[in-house]
Formats: sequence, C-alpha cells, structure tokens
Amino acid sequence: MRMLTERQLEVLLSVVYEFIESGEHVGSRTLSKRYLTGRSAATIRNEMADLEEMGYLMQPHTSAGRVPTTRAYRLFVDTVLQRRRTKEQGSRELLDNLKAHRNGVEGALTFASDLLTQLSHYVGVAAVTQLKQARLAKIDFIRVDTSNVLLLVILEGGIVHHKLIGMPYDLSQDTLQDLARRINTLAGHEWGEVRVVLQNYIMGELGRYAESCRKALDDLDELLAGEHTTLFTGSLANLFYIPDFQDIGRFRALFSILEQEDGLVELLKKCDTTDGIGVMIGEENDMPEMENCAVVLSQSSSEGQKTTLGVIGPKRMNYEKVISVLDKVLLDLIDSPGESEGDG
Amino acid sequence: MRMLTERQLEVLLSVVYEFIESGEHVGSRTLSKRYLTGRSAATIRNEMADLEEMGYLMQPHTSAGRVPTTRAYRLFVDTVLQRRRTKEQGSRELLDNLKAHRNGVEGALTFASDLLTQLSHYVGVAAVTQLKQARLAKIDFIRVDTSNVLLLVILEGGIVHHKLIGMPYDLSQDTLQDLARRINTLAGHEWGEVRVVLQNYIMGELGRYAESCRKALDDLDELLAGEHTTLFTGSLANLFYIPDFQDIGRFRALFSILEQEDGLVELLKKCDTTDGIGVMIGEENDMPEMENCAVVLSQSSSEGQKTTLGVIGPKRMNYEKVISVLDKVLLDLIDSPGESEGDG
DNA sequence: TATTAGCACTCACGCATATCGAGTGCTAAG
DNA sequence: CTTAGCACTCGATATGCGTGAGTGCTAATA
Repeated sequence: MRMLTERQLEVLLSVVYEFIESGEHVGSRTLSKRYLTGRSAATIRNEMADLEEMGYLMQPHTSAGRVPTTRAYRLFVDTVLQRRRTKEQGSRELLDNLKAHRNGVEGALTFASDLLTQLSHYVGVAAVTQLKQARLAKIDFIRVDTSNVLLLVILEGGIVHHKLIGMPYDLSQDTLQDLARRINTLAGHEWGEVRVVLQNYIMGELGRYAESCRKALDDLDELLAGEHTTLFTGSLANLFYIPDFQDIGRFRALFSILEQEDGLVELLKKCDTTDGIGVMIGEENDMPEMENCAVVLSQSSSEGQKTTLGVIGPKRMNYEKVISVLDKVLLDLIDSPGESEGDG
Repeated sequence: MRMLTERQLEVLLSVVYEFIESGEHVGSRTLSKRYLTGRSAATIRNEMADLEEMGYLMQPHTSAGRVPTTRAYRLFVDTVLQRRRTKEQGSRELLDNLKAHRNGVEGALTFASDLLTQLSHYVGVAAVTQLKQARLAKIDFIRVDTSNVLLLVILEGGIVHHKLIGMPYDLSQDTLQDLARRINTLAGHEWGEVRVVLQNYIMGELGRYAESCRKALDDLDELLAGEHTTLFTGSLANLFYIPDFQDIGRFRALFSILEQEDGLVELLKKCDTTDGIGVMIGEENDMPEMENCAVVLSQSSSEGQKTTLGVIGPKRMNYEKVISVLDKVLLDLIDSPGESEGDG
C-alpha cells in the first residue's frame, strides 16, 4: 500500500471532517474554500481522484462530491486517537472503583449508560461480563413457598444474581440454610472449584435431595459458568434525530441489534480493546446490520470481571466528541462516588 | 345522538372492517361490490355522507373514500366485544394462578409479553402492580461488604425485590439477621402495619443504628408504599412492518411511550377494565403520542396485586384477532404450568 | 318515498419533461 | 506542478398532463 503524501492526508481528513459535520458529499470547491485555501479546486480534484483510487473515498454517483469510505474513517479515527494518546492518563484500570458506588454495579452501569447517551447524543451502553474466574462472595437460598426457592448469588465485585427455581420437593429453610452454609465456606474461590466440592457433597450426604439440588446446581451453572454479561443500554430516542437513520430500513437494522441483548453482547465481544479506547467502524464488526454504524468502546478487566463502556452511533459520528465524552464519563465515575448529575 | 339505522350500521362496520384489512380509504363502489351486494354504490354514498355528518367517518381529502374515526372504531370494537361476551367463560380471576409458574411472576410475565407479541404481531405487555395491601412474605438483609447491604423483599404472591443500599456504619450480619427476624414475624401483614411496628422497634432498641436503619426503611418504603409496577414489554420489532408506522414521526411518538417505563405504566393505569377485556382507541387515552394507537387490555386484581396483560398496536388494528389472542394467552397461562411454547 | 343511473367535478398519483446547479474529468496554459 | 477553463453528468426540483378512483348532485325509476 502506497503511503499518503502530506497533502493527501490533509485533503482526506478534511473530507471526513466536513462530511461528519454536514452529512453531504463534499466537493473540491468546498475544500478549496474552507480547508485548503492555498490550493485551487482543480488541484484538490486531482488529489481526490487519487484518494478514490486508493480506496479512501467514493462517489455516490458521477458528478457528486466525495464521501469517506470505512478506510477513511479508520485513518481519521486513528489520527484522532493518536493525538489523544499523548495527553492521556492511565484512566483505565481505575474503572474498578465504580463497583462500590451508586447501588452497586447495576446502579453504576445504568447511570453510566444514561450519562453516555445524554452527553454523546447517540446511544450509550455499559456492561459487565463476569469471567470464568469469577469468585463467589456469598450464596443464599430462600424458601418462598412449598415448591419455590429463591436462589441468590453475590459475586466478589458486587454483582448480584437472583433466580427463582422450582423444587419438586418442599425443602425446609433449615435444609437450605445448611446447604448455603456449606457453600459459603468456599467464598472467595472460583466457581469451578466451588462446583466440584458442592457436587461431592450433594452426592455423598444429601441423599434424597440429590435430584432437586442438581436442579439448583444447574441453574447456578447457567448463571456463573459461561461468560455471563449484564448489559445496560441507554435510551434509543436520540437515534430518531440522526439524519442517517431517517430511512426506516437502516433504523430497523440497527434496532434489531440494540433491542435484543444477545446481539449487543456479541457485538461488544468483538471489540477487545486492550489499550484505552477502541473504535469499530461499519463492516469492521462483521455484522451486516451494523454497516452504517460505529462503536466506540472502552474496556477494563480486573480479576473476575470485565467492564465495558461504550457509545453506538452512526458511522458518520462525531468521533472526537464521543471519545472525549467517554473519557469524561470514565473520570466522572471514578472521581465522584456521590450522586453527580450529568448535563447535556 | 340519533340512533343508527340497521343499514347504516352495516355500512359503518363494513368500512371499518375493510379499512382494517386494506389500510386504504374505502369507497362506495368497493362496499357495494364486496359487502352490500344488494345496494348500489349511490345508495351507499348517501349513507356514508350521513355517517360522516354524524362523526363516524371522514374523508382524508375530497374525492377520496371514507376512513373510520375513533368513534367508528369504538362502535366496531364494542360490537365485537358484545358478540364475544356470550361465549365468554369467566377466565379472569384465574389469572392469579400464573404466579407460581415459570420462575415466579417475572418469568411468567416475560413469557406472557413475548407470547402476546408473537401471536398478535403487535407489541405485547405484561405487568403487575402491587397495591397498598401488598403483604410481606419475607424480608432479608445480606451483608455484601463493609458499607453495602443487600435488601431483599419477597411479597406474598412471589414478587421479589432486591436493592443494594449503602450503609454509613458497618453492620454485622448478626445485627442484620436480628433485624430481619424481627420483621419476618410480621409476615403476612400489610406493609403499612409492618412499617409502624418496625419504626417503634428502631426508635426504641436499635439505638445507634437508628440512622442507618431509617435509610433501609426509606428504601423499603419506596419499593412498597406506592403502587409500584413491574413491567415487561415484548419486542418492538413488529412495529417496523406496520404500514401505519412507516412514517418516522409516528413511530417516534409511539416509541417515546414504549421505551420509558413511566409512560407505559401511566398508560396502563388509565384503562381500568373492571370487566374482562378493555380497549382504548386513539385519543381516548389522552396521550397525544398515542393518537394513532390502540391498547387492548385485560386486568385482574387479587388481594395485594393487580395483573395486567395487553397488546399495543396501531389504531387500525385487527381487534378481533388481538382480543382472541389475549383470551388464548390468558387461558394458556392458566392451563399449562409447564413450559409450553407459543407458536406464530 | 327510497333507490339508482348518469354526469360533472375533484384530486392524489404516476410519468415525462425541463431546468438548475454542484460537481467532475480533461486539457492547455502559466 | 498548478490552475483556469470548458464540456459534461446527474441528482434534485418543479411543471405539466393523463388517469382513475372517488364524490355530490340531479333526474329518472320502481
């Protein structure tokens, strides 16, 4: 791949910038007048033709201005991120702090996704995935009625799961408490270990309850074994005002992803941003529904769980703003344990 | 208001029926050929003119066919419901059964709203509001870490609330357990009573913890005192395929209601269907956002809680189908405690 | 008196045509 | 290498026209 000249880069970034602003294909004249005042339209036209050949620009139709391709966005974003990197502080792993604040993880993440939504004017998302190494903090079984037991699991880090499970036998609260006590001695260990010990216990001592307990065990497994992700999505209302999604077809495509948790979780899984902030543009996340969208993400994993904060919006997104908003929210969550309120 | 003649009624219902089918304004010729084969178009035209004058029909523009007004839908629906009433069994209060099934109320309601969505091709909703007389089944406090306690409330009927509350002091699990034990002796009583006893206890004996306990009490109050509604909404994906909502503006209006729980709860609150199934059409629920929509609801309250099942769709909705679907789902939920799967 | 056939009229919709303007590629001069 | 100039393209917008479904009204009919 041939390298871009300084001026080509200048032209290219200008096109992207202008297109993000206006949403309309940008022509050589505009660039000449607004960004590269030194050069004439004709000169820029030549550059643009080259850039098109190189796959950075495209024309919606002959005799239209140019529009950036995904590759152009990529370059643009990388440049932006590059600039940022110098003044970036190591704000990542501090993210862990947020656990304790605002009614636990759930509260903090709801807050974060809402804040991101408001500030970015796109859609904010926040999630925790508990990893294989999730450690048990506490477990409890609470007898609700003759045939139902509420299973309560608290993980280190403060994630709470609860699930009502049907029991074929009526187990007394004492039996349940005993079971819980046994498990709780293993607090602090990974679920994998806990599971083994538990299984032995059930097989050995719990005799006739074995069957019902296995049910509970399975339910626990479902909650803990896989990479279970808890997800919070901000309001989608902003999407209605974005010109790119006025077309009901495009809207539907995005919506189908955003509405169902599975799709979104899968999407987030695709971007593993080991460094601070990652961006996925259009087809890069290879979901066809997302071809007109971009995702800006920040992830941070501490032992046992991975936290994700991000913004989903149109490909033609104000990346600079979103990235800085994301930074801001990260800092905000860390600095203020109290109830700070985000403004627009 | 003058009474409608037999034939006027016939014409009117035909217009509504045809319009629900086709979505296009219906003309006299169509009616003459398809529904009232005995009469000529001219005759029907005269009737239609009268019906328009009476406020049952309207023309989108001169030289267009007629379109039903809300009043026409109302008449249509009432007629449909009337017909139904004869063959209706008292399926309402049986609804209570659903509590025990499918992972408790939450599970059952998620299931119900999904089922309604799939079967109706509109949007299914399901909700429980716990009334003032909600009775406490069990309460628990679980120490999560030095400054956080998980508050767990189970109501009679199986609704589970949990909330993490921050505590200024580090309370031992024993202290918490003691508190829980005290409260649990009052299981089966209404929250109002429980609250009073509890307050005295705190003031009297719990001395230095008073402040932190008040916090817990307040949180409990928030969960229990008001008419708290737990709501489940099915997928909105179907809305994209409804011609009435192709216009992004209308879509947005409906969406703004459906997305935020508060709006939806308020909407459901407006329809108090003491008898089996109720319908609210267009402006009848006086939310301007809902002017193009209709809501079909079935409510049933047993002691302590009120269960709502319903479908939200366009005003030009297939009421007959939706009403029968709602019936079907009600029956389905009651008959099969197991894991029946709904088909399309 | 109620019904219907006939007729003139309206108006949304689809289609073709014309105009405009922003933008391009190419060429030749600076 | 840059740029002015020019012919050309093509989407967007406006205009005009024909068509058809629909109406209201009137007069003839049962």
